[in-house]
Amino acid sequence: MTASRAGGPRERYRAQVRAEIKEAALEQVASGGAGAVALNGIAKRLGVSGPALYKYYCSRDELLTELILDAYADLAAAVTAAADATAGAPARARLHALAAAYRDWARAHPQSYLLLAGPPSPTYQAPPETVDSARAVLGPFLSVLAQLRPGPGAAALRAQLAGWAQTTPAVAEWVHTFAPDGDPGDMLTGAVTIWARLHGIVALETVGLYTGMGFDPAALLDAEVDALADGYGLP
Amino acid sequence: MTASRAGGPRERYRAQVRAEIKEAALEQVASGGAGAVALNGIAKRLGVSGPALYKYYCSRDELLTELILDAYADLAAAVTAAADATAGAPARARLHALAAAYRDWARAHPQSYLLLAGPPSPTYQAPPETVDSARAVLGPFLSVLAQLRPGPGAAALRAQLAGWAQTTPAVAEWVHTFAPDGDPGDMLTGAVTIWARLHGIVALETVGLYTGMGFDPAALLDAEVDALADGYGLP
DNA sequence: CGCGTTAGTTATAGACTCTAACCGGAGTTA
DNA sequence: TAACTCCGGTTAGAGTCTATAACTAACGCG
Repeated sequence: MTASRAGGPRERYRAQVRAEIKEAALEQVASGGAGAVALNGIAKRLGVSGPALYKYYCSRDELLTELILDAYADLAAAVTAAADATAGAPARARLHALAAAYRDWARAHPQSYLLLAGPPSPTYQAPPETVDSARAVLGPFLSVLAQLRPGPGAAALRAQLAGWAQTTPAVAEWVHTFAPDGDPGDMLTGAVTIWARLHGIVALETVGLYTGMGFDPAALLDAEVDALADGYGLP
Repeated sequence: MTASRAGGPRERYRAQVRAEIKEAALEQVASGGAGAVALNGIAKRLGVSGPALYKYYCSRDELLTELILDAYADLAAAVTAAADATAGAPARARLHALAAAYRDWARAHPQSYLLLAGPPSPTYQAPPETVDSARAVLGPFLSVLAQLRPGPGAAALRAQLAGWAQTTPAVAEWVHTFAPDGDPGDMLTGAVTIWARLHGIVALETVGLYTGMGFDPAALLDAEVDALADGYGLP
């Protein structure tokens, strides 16, 4: 038949080489951003010449998507770990911890974070999986926001998100798995809000737009988390 | 001597061609993002062949910086126009207007906004002027935030920014030109905060990470502006 | 009018993505 | 065990791009 057997040695070798390619590509990303990923360079690094890589990834963009999905998974794991580590703590403290974990991941892998923040090449078309992966990062935040009560200014947003959860069962289930009790509309509002605040702060910091402004991004992040907790009644 | 005279016809022709190059490059950005900017393509479009462009821009990166600076200036103009148009209105309404102007500009020129949001090429090194230009966008916001009183959660951030304004005369002057009365620490805190919130919302929307989530980014933006006004005491 | 600066040309080097055609060996199967 | 079949790897090459070098022609200035 076409493909070699599922657990066969051919398959395992293939998986290992794909991992090595990804590893080399990740180094290139770390050193020069998404644009620095060059199949030529990776091939040289692996002691293999040129087009051999196309046996493993049928295009550069496919390799980049894999990197993006991995980065999302890594970021989600970091946030999830923070959620687990603070399991019993009060909601506000947990939110601070999750936000710090998010920012710390971005500071540890700045170029990877930029990879998530924008399409890397003109030919690149983001596949729908990336949107799902991005959403996976939000999950742990939901579990921290069960007691959130958005204020009147967010009423319109809350209504829209509540409607989304009601009309889309998958969303309702997703919210339910992370926080069984708590209003979906409230929690989704909080998750989207903190996501946008986080991304704004971290993206500006990563790009370097804070340079020369005499403040610590961590202070801004703390202030924003507190502002959310204060404004939306998080204990 | 070396350069032709300041107002001479040579100089004017040169300026015009540079503008045409930038215009073509801007179209490429609009259609495919920063990575789609190709000197070859621009040359073809202008009916000129290849290396002629290097007489006008000594590298692709220099052209990109020019595009970035222009984009910042354009965005700043849009925000400034909104500030002027709402001169007498209450602070909260003005803040809503400025935020909407910011987002509208990004929606009108999504790829240009992405250009501001991240370094476009591996070789690209953002010159310090871009940081200054980015800061120019914040100016109009300062003039709207004179009555802002950040809460206790932002105390650390406020102190840092107040110190920055005190030790750096240029910053103090900058703040003073946009809002003669009002505490610099308070206003800078508000400006940085609203900047990060704006960028977070608009960047996620522009990249397309909200797709499939049943809410209108405008509702999120309104909620965030109201939350800032409520939390930090803006009338 | 003549000199020098400058806009434009072609040729070329170097890097990159990706396709095509072709070996050789390893895994699979009878 | 022997034959068959994929599959990983190779080289060659097309086509794209940035950027440099060397040269030509025209334009403006004094």
